Amino acid sequence: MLLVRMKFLQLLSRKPGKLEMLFQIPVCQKQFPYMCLATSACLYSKKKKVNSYDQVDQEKYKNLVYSVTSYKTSAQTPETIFEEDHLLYGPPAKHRPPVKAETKMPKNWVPLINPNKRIPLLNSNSNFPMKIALQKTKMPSVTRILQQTISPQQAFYLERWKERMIQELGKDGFAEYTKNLFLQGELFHAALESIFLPEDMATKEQREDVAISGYLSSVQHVLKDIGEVKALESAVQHETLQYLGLVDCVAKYRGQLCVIDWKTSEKPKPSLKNTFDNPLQVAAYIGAINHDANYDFQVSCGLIVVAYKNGSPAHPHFMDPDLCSQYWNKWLLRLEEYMDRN
DNA sequence: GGATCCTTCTTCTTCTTC
Repeated sequence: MLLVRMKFLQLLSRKPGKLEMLFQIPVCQKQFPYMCLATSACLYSKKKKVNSYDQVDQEKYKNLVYSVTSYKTSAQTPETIFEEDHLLYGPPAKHRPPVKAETKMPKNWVPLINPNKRIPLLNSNSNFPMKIALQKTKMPSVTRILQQTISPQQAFYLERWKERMIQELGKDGFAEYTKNLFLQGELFHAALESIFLPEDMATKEQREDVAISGYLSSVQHVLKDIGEVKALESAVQHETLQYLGLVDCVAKYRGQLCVIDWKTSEKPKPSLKNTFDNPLQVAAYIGAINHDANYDFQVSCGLIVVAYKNGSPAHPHFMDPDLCSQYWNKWLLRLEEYMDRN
Protein backbone atom coordinates (compact mmCIF):
# COMPACT_ATOMS: atom_id res chain seq x y z
CA MET A 1 0.00 0.00 0.00
CA LEU A 2 2.77 2.40 0.94
CA LEU A 3 4.44 1.60 -2.31
CA VAL A 4 1.31 2.42 -4.23
CA ARG A 5 0.93 5.72 -2.46
CA MET A 6 4.55 6.66 -3.07
CA LYS A 7 4.15 5.84 -6.68
CA PHE A 8 1.11 8.09 -6.75
CA LEU A 9 3.04 10.98 -5.21
CA GLN A 10 5.89 10.44 -7.63
CA LEU A 11 3.45 10.62 -10.43
CA LEU A 12 2.06 13.88 -9.12
CA SER A 13 5.48 15.47 -8.86
CA ARG A 14 6.38 14.27 -12.33
CA LYS A 15 3.34 15.89 -13.85
CA PRO A 16 3.29 19.45 -12.59
CA GLY A 17 -0.21 20.29 -13.76
CA LYS A 18 -1.73 17.21 -12.23
CA LEU A 19 -2.07 18.41 -8.64
CA GLU A 20 -3.86 21.57 -9.63
CA MET A 21 -6.08 19.56 -11.89
CA LEU A 22 -7.06 17.32 -9.03
CA PHE A 23 -8.05 20.24 -6.88
CA GLN A 24 -9.93 22.07 -9.59
CA ILE A 25 -13.42 22.72 -8.30
CA PRO A 26 -16.16 21.95 -10.75
CA VAL A 27 -18.92 24.39 -11.40
CA CYS A 28 -21.91 22.47 -10.19
CA GLN A 29 -20.60 21.36 -6.86
CA LYS A 30 -24.06 20.89 -5.47
CA GLN A 31 -25.20 18.58 -8.17
CA PHE A 32 -21.96 16.72 -8.56
CA PRO A 33 -20.27 16.39 -5.20
CA TYR A 34 -16.56 16.27 -5.63
CA MET A 35 -13.94 13.94 -4.34
CA CYS A 36 -11.08 15.47 -2.43
CA LEU A 37 -7.50 14.41 -2.05
CA ALA A 38 -7.74 15.27 1.65
CA THR A 39 -9.32 11.89 2.25
CA SER A 40 -6.14 10.22 1.23
CA ALA A 41 -3.95 12.56 3.31
CA CYS A 42 -6.15 12.08 6.32
CA LEU A 43 -5.96 8.34 6.04
CA TYR A 44 -2.23 8.55 5.77
CA SER A 45 -1.77 10.44 9.04
CA LYS A 46 -4.16 8.14 10.85
CA LYS A 47 -2.36 5.14 9.54
CA LYS A 48 0.94 6.45 10.90
CA LYS A 49 -0.34 6.23 14.44
CA VAL A 50 -2.38 3.06 14.18
CA ASN A 51 -0.03 1.30 11.85
CA SER A 52 -2.52 -1.37 10.90
CA TYR A 53 -2.49 -1.71 7.14
CA ASP A 54 -4.07 -5.10 7.39
CA GLN A 55 -7.38 -3.53 8.34
CA VAL A 56 -7.44 -1.47 5.17
CA ASP A 57 -9.48 -2.68 2.30
CA GLN A 58 -6.56 -3.05 -0.06
CA GLU A 59 -8.66 -3.74 -3.08
CA LYS A 60 -10.81 -0.68 -2.55
CA TYR A 61 -7.89 1.72 -2.21
CA LYS A 62 -5.96 0.21 -5.04
CA ASN A 63 -8.94 1.00 -7.19
CA LEU A 64 -9.18 4.47 -5.75
CA VAL A 65 -5.55 5.28 -6.46
CA TYR A 66 -5.96 3.90 -9.90
CA SER A 67 -9.05 6.01 -10.48
CA VAL A 68 -7.31 9.16 -9.23
CA THR A 69 -4.22 8.64 -11.33
CA SER A 70 -6.00 7.59 -14.45
CA TYR A 71 -8.61 10.36 -14.63
CA LYS A 72 -7.84 13.58 -16.37
CA THR A 73 -9.89 16.71 -15.99
CA SER A 74 -10.69 16.73 -19.64
CA ALA A 75 -12.29 13.36 -19.22
CA GLN A 76 -14.34 14.49 -16.27
CA THR A 77 -18.03 14.10 -16.71
CA PRO A 78 -20.87 14.09 -14.22
CA GLU A 79 -20.77 10.31 -14.50
CA THR A 80 -17.11 9.98 -13.65
CA ILE A 81 -17.51 12.33 -10.71
CA PHE A 82 -20.37 10.19 -9.47
CA GLU A 83 -18.21 7.13 -9.92
CA GLU A 84 -15.32 8.56 -7.95
CA ASP A 85 -17.73 9.67 -5.31
CA HIS A 86 -19.19 6.24 -5.12
CA LEU A 87 -15.74 4.74 -4.69
CA LEU A 88 -14.92 7.12 -1.85
CA TYR A 89 -18.15 7.34 0.04
CA GLY A 90 -20.08 4.32 -1.08
CA PRO A 91 -23.62 4.49 -2.40
CA PRO A 92 -25.61 7.58 -1.45
CA ALA A 93 -28.02 7.14 1.45
CA LYS A 94 -31.08 8.07 -0.54
CA HIS A 95 -30.43 6.26 -3.73
CA ARG A 96 -33.31 6.04 -6.12
CA PRO A 97 -32.99 4.37 -9.48
CA PRO A 98 -33.25 6.96 -12.24
CA VAL A 99 -36.67 7.22 -13.82
CA LYS A 100 -36.58 6.35 -17.46
CA ALA A 101 -37.50 9.32 -19.60
CA GLU A 102 -39.64 7.33 -21.97
CA THR A 103 -41.75 5.89 -19.20
CA LYS A 104 -42.42 9.32 -17.80
CA MET A 105 -45.55 10.86 -19.19
CA PRO A 106 -46.77 14.41 -18.81
CA LYS A 107 -49.64 14.78 -16.37
CA ASN A 108 -51.66 16.98 -18.66
CA TRP A 109 -51.27 15.41 -22.06
CA VAL A 110 -52.38 17.31 -25.16
CA PRO A 111 -52.01 15.75 -28.60
CA LEU A 112 -49.53 17.21 -31.06
CA ILE A 113 -52.16 17.22 -33.79
CA ASN A 114 -55.29 19.19 -33.06
CA PRO A 115 -58.34 16.97 -33.65
CA ASN A 116 -60.69 19.95 -33.60
CA LYS A 117 -59.01 22.11 -36.18
CA ARG A 118 -61.04 22.60 -39.31
CA ILE A 119 -59.00 22.85 -42.43
CA PRO A 120 -60.67 24.75 -45.28
CA LEU A 121 -60.93 22.74 -48.47
CA LEU A 122 -59.53 25.63 -50.39
CA ASN A 123 -56.49 26.89 -48.56
CA SER A 124 -55.77 30.56 -48.81
CA ASN A 125 -53.65 30.13 -51.86
CA SER A 126 -51.69 33.28 -51.40
CA ASN A 127 -48.31 33.63 -52.93
CA PHE A 128 -46.61 35.18 -49.99
CA PRO A 129 -45.93 33.48 -46.70
CA MET A 130 -47.68 34.40 -43.49
CA LYS A 131 -45.88 36.57 -41.02
CA ILE A 132 -47.76 37.19 -37.83
CA ALA A 133 -46.26 39.70 -35.42
CA LEU A 134 -45.61 38.83 -31.81
CA GLN A 135 -48.32 39.98 -29.43
CA LYS A 136 -47.43 41.40 -26.10
CA THR A 137 -48.56 38.73 -23.67
CA LYS A 138 -47.60 37.17 -20.40
CA MET A 139 -47.02 33.81 -22.03
CA PRO A 140 -43.57 32.26 -21.76
CA SER A 141 -41.68 31.54 -24.96
CA VAL A 142 -40.33 28.23 -26.20
CA THR A 143 -36.69 29.24 -25.84
CA ARG A 144 -37.23 30.66 -22.38
CA ILE A 145 -38.87 27.42 -21.22
CA LEU A 146 -36.11 25.30 -22.71
CA GLN A 147 -33.38 27.49 -21.24
CA GLN A 148 -34.87 27.44 -17.79
CA THR A 149 -35.45 23.70 -17.67
CA ILE A 150 -32.14 22.58 -19.11
CA SER A 151 -30.87 19.29 -17.69
CA PRO A 152 -28.18 19.48 -14.99
CA GLN A 153 -25.87 17.53 -17.25
CA GLN A 154 -26.23 19.96 -20.14
CA ALA A 155 -25.85 22.87 -17.75
CA PHE A 156 -22.67 21.31 -16.40
CA TYR A 157 -21.04 20.91 -19.80
CA LEU A 158 -22.14 24.35 -20.96
CA GLU A 159 -20.82 26.04 -17.85
CA ARG A 160 -17.54 24.17 -18.09
CA TRP A 161 -17.20 25.13 -21.73
CA LYS A 162 -17.95 28.76 -20.94
CA GLU A 163 -15.35 28.88 -18.17
CA ARG A 164 -12.72 27.44 -20.44
CA MET A 165 -13.56 29.90 -23.18
CA ILE A 166 -13.36 32.84 -20.79
CA GLN A 167 -10.03 31.55 -19.56
CA GLU A 168 -8.80 31.50 -23.12
CA LEU A 169 -10.37 34.63 -24.58
CA GLY A 170 -10.96 36.75 -21.52
CA LYS A 171 -14.34 38.10 -20.48
CA ASP A 172 -14.49 40.69 -23.24
CA GLY A 173 -13.12 38.33 -25.84
CA PHE A 174 -15.78 35.81 -25.00
CA ALA A 175 -18.51 38.43 -25.17
CA GLU A 176 -17.22 39.43 -28.60
CA TYR A 177 -17.13 35.80 -29.70
CA THR A 178 -20.74 35.16 -28.67
CA LYS A 179 -21.91 38.39 -30.22
CA ASN A 180 -20.36 37.30 -33.49
CA LEU A 181 -21.97 33.87 -33.39
CA PHE A 182 -25.38 35.40 -32.77
CA LEU A 183 -24.86 37.93 -35.53
CA GLN A 184 -23.99 35.21 -38.03
CA GLY A 185 -27.11 33.29 -37.10
CA GLU A 186 -29.25 36.39 -37.49
CA LEU A 187 -27.72 37.37 -40.83
CA PHE A 188 -28.18 33.83 -42.09
CA HIS A 189 -31.85 33.90 -41.13
CA ALA A 190 -32.34 37.26 -42.80
CA ALA A 191 -30.68 36.01 -45.97
CA LEU A 192 -32.90 32.93 -46.09
CA GLU A 193 -35.96 35.03 -45.55
CA SER A 194 -35.18 37.19 -48.54
CA ILE A 195 -34.53 34.06 -50.61
CA PHE A 196 -37.97 32.69 -49.76
CA LEU A 197 -39.89 35.91 -50.16
CA PRO A 198 -41.24 36.84 -53.59
CA GLU A 199 -38.78 39.11 -55.34
CA ASP A 200 -40.76 42.30 -54.96
CA MET A 201 -41.00 41.83 -51.21
CA ALA A 202 -37.40 41.04 -50.51
CA THR A 203 -35.20 43.72 -49.08
CA LYS A 204 -33.38 45.61 -51.78
CA GLU A 205 -29.94 45.55 -50.19
CA GLN A 206 -29.14 41.95 -51.04
CA ARG A 207 -25.44 42.51 -50.83
CA GLU A 208 -23.34 39.39 -50.76
CA ASP A 209 -22.35 39.19 -47.16
CA VAL A 210 -18.99 37.51 -46.86
CA ALA A 211 -19.74 36.51 -43.30
CA ILE A 212 -22.56 34.20 -44.32
CA SER A 213 -21.78 33.22 -47.90
CA GLY A 214 -20.37 29.93 -46.61
CA TYR A 215 -23.58 29.13 -44.77
CA LEU A 216 -25.62 29.91 -47.86
CA SER A 217 -23.62 27.61 -50.12
CA SER A 218 -23.74 24.99 -47.38
CA VAL A 219 -27.50 24.99 -47.59
CA GLN A 220 -27.90 25.06 -51.39
CA HIS A 221 -28.61 21.36 -51.78
CA VAL A 222 -31.35 21.56 -49.15
CA LEU A 223 -32.98 24.61 -50.73
CA LYS A 224 -33.62 22.55 -53.84
CA ASP A 225 -35.97 20.35 -51.82
CA ILE A 226 -37.94 23.20 -50.32
CA GLY A 227 -41.15 24.61 -51.71
CA GLU A 228 -44.53 26.15 -50.87
CA VAL A 229 -43.31 28.38 -48.09
CA LYS A 230 -46.32 29.04 -45.89
CA ALA A 231 -44.87 31.09 -43.07
CA LEU A 232 -41.68 32.97 -42.28
CA GLU A 233 -40.53 34.34 -38.93
CA SER A 234 -44.09 34.11 -37.76
CA ALA A 235 -45.47 34.15 -34.22
CA VAL A 236 -47.27 31.06 -33.01
CA GLN A 237 -49.04 30.39 -29.76
CA HIS A 238 -50.50 27.31 -28.20
CA GLU A 239 -53.95 28.36 -27.13
CA THR A 240 -54.53 25.65 -24.56
CA LEU A 241 -51.00 25.16 -23.25
CA GLN A 242 -50.28 28.89 -23.13
CA TYR A 243 -46.85 29.31 -24.60
CA LEU A 244 -45.60 31.18 -27.66
CA GLY A 245 -42.74 31.25 -30.09
CA LEU A 246 -41.41 32.58 -33.34
CA VAL A 247 -41.26 30.00 -36.10
CA ASP A 248 -38.40 30.27 -38.57
CA CYS A 249 -40.14 28.76 -41.52
CA VAL A 250 -43.05 26.53 -42.48
CA ALA A 251 -42.61 24.95 -45.89
CA LYS A 252 -42.65 21.71 -47.78
CA TYR A 253 -39.53 19.61 -47.70
CA ARG A 254 -39.60 16.85 -50.30
CA GLY A 255 -43.34 17.26 -50.46
CA GLN A 256 -44.05 17.16 -46.72
CA LEU A 257 -45.12 20.20 -44.74
CA CYS A 258 -42.57 20.91 -42.03
CA VAL A 259 -41.63 23.36 -39.39
CA ILE A 260 -38.09 24.18 -40.43
CA ASP A 261 -35.40 25.43 -38.13
CA TRP A 262 -32.23 26.80 -39.72
CA LYS A 263 -29.14 26.57 -37.55
CA THR A 264 -25.59 27.72 -38.01
CA SER A 265 -22.94 25.63 -36.37
CA GLU A 266 -19.20 25.60 -35.89
CA LYS A 267 -19.04 21.90 -35.18
CA PRO A 268 -20.45 19.26 -37.49
CA LYS A 269 -23.79 17.86 -36.34
CA PRO A 270 -24.30 14.83 -38.54
CA SER A 271 -27.05 13.34 -36.41
CA LEU A 272 -30.21 14.68 -34.80
CA LYS A 273 -28.80 13.62 -31.43
CA ASN A 274 -26.07 16.25 -31.88
CA THR A 275 -28.60 19.07 -31.87
CA PHE A 276 -29.41 18.92 -28.15
CA ASP A 277 -32.80 20.54 -27.47
CA ASN A 278 -33.47 21.68 -31.03
CA PRO A 279 -35.91 18.85 -31.77
CA LEU A 280 -37.95 19.83 -28.72
CA GLN A 281 -38.06 23.38 -29.99
CA VAL A 282 -39.36 22.21 -33.36
CA ALA A 283 -41.95 19.93 -31.75
CA ALA A 284 -43.09 22.81 -29.56
CA TYR A 285 -43.61 25.01 -32.63
CA ILE A 286 -45.51 22.29 -34.46
CA GLY A 287 -47.87 21.85 -31.53
CA ALA A 288 -48.36 25.58 -31.27
CA ILE A 289 -49.20 26.00 -34.96
CA ASN A 290 -51.70 23.18 -34.76
CA HIS A 291 -53.40 24.87 -31.82
CA ASP A 292 -53.26 28.39 -33.15
CA ALA A 293 -56.37 29.63 -34.95
CA ASN A 294 -54.30 32.00 -37.08
CA TYR A 295 -53.07 29.08 -39.13
CA ASP A 296 -55.54 27.24 -41.32
CA PHE A 297 -53.34 24.18 -41.67
CA GLN A 298 -51.65 21.59 -39.51
CA VAL A 299 -48.09 20.37 -39.52
CA SER A 300 -46.88 16.95 -38.48
CA CYS A 301 -43.23 16.95 -39.56
CA GLY A 302 -40.12 18.90 -38.68
CA LEU A 303 -36.77 19.69 -40.21
CA ILE A 304 -33.59 20.94 -38.59
CA VAL A 305 -30.97 22.14 -41.05
CA VAL A 306 -27.46 22.60 -39.70
CA ALA A 307 -25.42 24.88 -41.96
CA TYR A 308 -21.64 25.26 -41.90
CA LYS A 309 -19.50 28.33 -42.28
CA ASN A 310 -16.95 26.69 -44.54
CA GLY A 311 -19.64 25.83 -47.05
CA SER A 312 -19.55 22.07 -46.56
CA PRO A 313 -22.97 20.52 -47.20
CA ALA A 314 -25.49 21.24 -44.46
CA HIS A 315 -27.02 18.36 -42.53
CA PRO A 316 -30.79 18.22 -42.91
CA HIS A 317 -32.43 16.25 -40.10
CA PHE A 318 -35.95 15.28 -41.01
CA MET A 319 -38.38 14.51 -38.21
CA ASP A 320 -41.25 12.28 -39.27
CA PRO A 321 -44.61 12.38 -37.43
CA ASP A 322 -43.60 9.56 -35.10
CA LEU A 323 -40.35 11.25 -34.13
CA CYS A 324 -42.17 14.55 -33.67
CA SER A 325 -44.61 12.87 -31.28
CA GLN A 326 -41.74 11.50 -29.23
CA TYR A 327 -40.16 14.92 -28.92
CA TRP A 328 -43.57 16.43 -28.29
CA ASN A 329 -43.87 14.30 -25.15
CA LYS A 330 -40.43 15.40 -24.03
CA TRP A 331 -41.40 19.00 -24.65
CA LEU A 332 -44.60 18.60 -22.60
CA LEU A 333 -42.50 17.37 -19.67
CA ARG A 334 -40.23 20.40 -19.91
CA LEU A 335 -43.22 22.70 -20.16
CA GLU A 336 -44.72 21.07 -17.10
CA GLU A 337 -41.49 21.51 -15.21
CA TYR A 338 -41.41 25.18 -16.13
CA MET A 339 -45.02 25.75 -15.15
CA ASP A 340 -44.51 23.99 -11.81
CA ARG A 341 -41.62 26.29 -10.99
CA ASN A 342 -43.28 29.53 -12.05
C1' DG B 1 -37.48 57.00 -27.66
C1' DG B 2 -36.45 53.50 -24.29
C1' DA B 3 -37.37 49.06 -22.42
C1' DT B 4 -38.65 44.34 -23.16
C1' DC B 5 -39.23 40.18 -25.84
C1' DC B 6 -37.93 36.24 -29.19
C1' DT B 7 -34.08 34.58 -31.27
C1' DT B 8 -29.47 34.10 -32.61
C1' DC B 9 -25.24 30.18 -30.35
C1' DT B 10 -22.41 27.39 -26.98
C1' DT B 11 -22.03 21.06 -24.50
C1' DC B 12 -21.47 15.55 -26.13
C1' DT B 13 -15.12 10.05 -24.01
C1' DT B 14 -11.41 9.30 -25.98
C1' DC B 15 -6.14 8.78 -27.71
C1' DT B 16 -1.08 5.45 -25.48
C1' DT B 17 -0.38 3.75 -32.37
C1' DC B 18 1.15 2.29 -37.14
